[in-house]
Amino acid sequence: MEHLPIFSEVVRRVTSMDVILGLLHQRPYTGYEIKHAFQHQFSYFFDASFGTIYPTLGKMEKLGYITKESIPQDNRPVKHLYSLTDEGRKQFREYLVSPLEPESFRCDFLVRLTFGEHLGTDALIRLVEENLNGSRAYLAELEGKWTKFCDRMSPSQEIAIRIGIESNKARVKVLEEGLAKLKGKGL
Amino acid sequence: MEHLPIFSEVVRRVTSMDVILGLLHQRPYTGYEIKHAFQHQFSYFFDASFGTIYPTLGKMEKLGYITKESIPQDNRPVKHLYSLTDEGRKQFREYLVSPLEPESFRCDFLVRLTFGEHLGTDALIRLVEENLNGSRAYLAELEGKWTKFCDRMSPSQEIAIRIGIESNKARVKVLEEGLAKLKGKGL
DNA sequence: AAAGACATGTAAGCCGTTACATGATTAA
DNA sequence: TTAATCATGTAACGGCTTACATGTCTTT
Repeated sequence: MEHLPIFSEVVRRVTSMDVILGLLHQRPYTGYEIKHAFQHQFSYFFDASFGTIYPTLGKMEKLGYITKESIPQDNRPVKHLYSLTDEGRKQFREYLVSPLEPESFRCDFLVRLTFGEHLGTDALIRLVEENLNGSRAYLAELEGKWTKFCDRMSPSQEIAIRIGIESNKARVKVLEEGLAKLKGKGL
Repeated sequence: MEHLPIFSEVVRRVTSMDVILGLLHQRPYTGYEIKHAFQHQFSYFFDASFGTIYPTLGKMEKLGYITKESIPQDNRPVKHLYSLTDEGRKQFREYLVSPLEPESFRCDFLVRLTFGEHLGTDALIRLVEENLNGSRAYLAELEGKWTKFCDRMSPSQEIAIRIGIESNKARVKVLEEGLAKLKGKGL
């Protein structure tokens, strides 16, 4: 079988457009600022490159979800500041109430662990160590963000960042224990 | 700036090919069986559809990474059983020692939480409840897999599944606490 | 009667990344 | 002098999903 959708409400992936629409609820943004927000506010669950952001903004303007204000600058390209329209707000609503996309995430590190037997103990230990360091740094970053912004976060944003922090703590713990075990075998 | 790679070792994403190559180290597989393995062994960090698997197998055969054995059947399409070649083994090695892809994962649920203020308390509570139920079910699934297969898992596979289990436990806890808080405000 | 396992494939289209293209200003 | 910040865009190409195309056999 495997067939016959016909009328099922189809699940779509979150796209850059959805997130940009959400972001523009705060205030108008330029493409450059959107990239900055992706990296500094959303990096733990979203990212997109300029190669996505600029064409997406163009598409959104054509669809009437946003309007563009062009601001000339000295020795710089014209700055384009985009604002949300009512159409855009409506579109975002539609995203928010659409069926939630099932979480299926692709993780290079977990793939390598799964096939880690073909890697040799030394390389495996190095892999886990590297990831442990990365996870610790990442955890510190999230905790920094938390202490810095927790007073300005909505209740649901608190949940979001605490999911990041707590699941990362758990990960660090597993990695530490696993590493000790791997090293114990080597002796 | 943002430019000039020139000679940096470029990071590539894990592809279905990498995972198929890893899987075929165990034994020969058909495309259909590979899909099954993706869903039942690897679902918590990888998935791919038939629309990816079959064309990928064709490409891999052309590249000499695998060989095909065709097995005729009654009232069924010819079954193609694929085996790893030395070239394929070599290619997989290259993946294993290539630079680890940085984790950037896109999570619909976290996006919705971040912009959850535009959703209204009731809808937000429903969203969190749904996700909590899903997370609990998923955790149970992982724990089932763990008790079932832990004696047959390599040390690194143990680490992989325990990362899944422990970070999911942490997530469930955050979700429970967050939900209680959201409901407390409603009263 | 329906659902699920078994079994393979193609075509259209979306969404995304990297690399290319261009350059001034300011701080370390 | 190197790197970072500011600022916008296009073109080539890759990988993946969904829908289409086509069934039989077995279990509930």
